[in-house]
Amino acid sequence: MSTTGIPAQLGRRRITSRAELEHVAFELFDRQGFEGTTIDDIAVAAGIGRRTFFRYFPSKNDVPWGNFEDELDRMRGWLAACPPQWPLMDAIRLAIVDFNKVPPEDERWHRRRMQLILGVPVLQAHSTLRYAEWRQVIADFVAERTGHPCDGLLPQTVAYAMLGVAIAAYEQWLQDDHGNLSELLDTAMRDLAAAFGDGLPLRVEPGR
Amino acid sequence: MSTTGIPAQLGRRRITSRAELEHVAFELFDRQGFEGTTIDDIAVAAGIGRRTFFRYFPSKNDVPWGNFEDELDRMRGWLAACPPQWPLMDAIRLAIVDFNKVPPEDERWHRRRMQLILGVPVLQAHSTLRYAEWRQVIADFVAERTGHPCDGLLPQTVAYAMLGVAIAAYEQWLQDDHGNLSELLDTAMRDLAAAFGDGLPLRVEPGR
DNA sequence: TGACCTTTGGCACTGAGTGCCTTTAGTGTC
DNA sequence: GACACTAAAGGCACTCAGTGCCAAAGGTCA
Repeated sequence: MSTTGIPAQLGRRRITSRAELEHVAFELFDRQGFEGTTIDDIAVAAGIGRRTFFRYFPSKNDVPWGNFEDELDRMRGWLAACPPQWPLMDAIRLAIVDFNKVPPEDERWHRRRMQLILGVPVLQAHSTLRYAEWRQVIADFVAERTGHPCDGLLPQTVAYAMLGVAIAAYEQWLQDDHGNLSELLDTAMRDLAAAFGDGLPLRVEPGR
Repeated sequence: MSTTGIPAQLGRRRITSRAELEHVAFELFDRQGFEGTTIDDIAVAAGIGRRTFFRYFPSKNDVPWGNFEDELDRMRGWLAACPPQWPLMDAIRLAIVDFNKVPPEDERWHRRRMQLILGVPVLQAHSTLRYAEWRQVIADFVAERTGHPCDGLLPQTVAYAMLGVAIAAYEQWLQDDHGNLSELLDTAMRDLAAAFGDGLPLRVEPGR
């Protein structure tokens, strides 16, 4: 019998959660590396069956992704709410910066997560599939603003390019323990615009 | 005994070639789909051992990639040879268009290849790893031209963005049996530049 | 013929992911 | 308390990709 107003869920209760499995798994990844950790390792460490693991995550590759869907909803909402008079690319730039804002207490965890996703080849590959949803959010926005179909060349091009910019900024962020992600994303977007704008406006430091 | 001036190679002769395996595999992919084709299928069809397959390709995912390395060398050469007074992004645009020029007789094969790479999720994912080399060619060029380090934010951002543009153009090309790849690549690059240039210069057709 | 070299491919193994089916831990009802 | 009902858990067996090891095959040259 349920004493709360919430209707009690039928059937056996879930024994663990994505978040808990994520923690257990990350612990192992830290010690043994991603490739060096088997699903069995994770299942044993979490005290569940191997088969059960796959009821929480479709694959080992999805573990580092947490609740990406929810984040996407946030970005979608942000773009929908942004004033229509803002220039298209400015809106996108601000959306991307906002989307990737992380509360300071979560920063360490976010770093760990992204270090895996962008550092481990298998995950790097797998990420392409997850990014598709992210790109579609941008593409839909561009489509709506420009009147192009959302699978048309322009919206897709902008979406793909913006994803690239974001990834490049993330990689820089991971290279430096004290880098500022928001700044990097903003700079990357502006640099690309500048590169298109007037030839080579940027000969800053000696390269190699 | 060798009658030609070419020194005969020592040891057992290779029994097949990447190109031949590629052909055999594509045949099967057409009939059974990529996922529906096992390495065993390919090996049997090619009359070789399963183990031998892996001496020609590091993985099933690499089969559709043909001789990508050689193509990359071509693009590298093109960029190295391009007049230094050309504006950076124009040079890159032309390099990308040139890199993706395919002789008419190879177009059908190239379509098949790209349909796999961009259409099958596993391959889509795997492609990320192959694209890394492509990106580096662009990044190195940008680095040299701008004086930034080649793993710096600007070169990497441009490289990632350009890759995105190219993929978006390819996807459009695959959607239409008679599309012109060079035109699409060129348009995609210019569209992105325009999007950065002046807000929304492009409200062309009704979207949805 | 025999020394030498390289490719081939068989065998056994690991590890991811899946389908099927039983068990377990909950619910509400009589 | 016994019962039907429900959903999660997880065991089992299987497929398939990929790898390490090693012996056999097919070439060269002296």
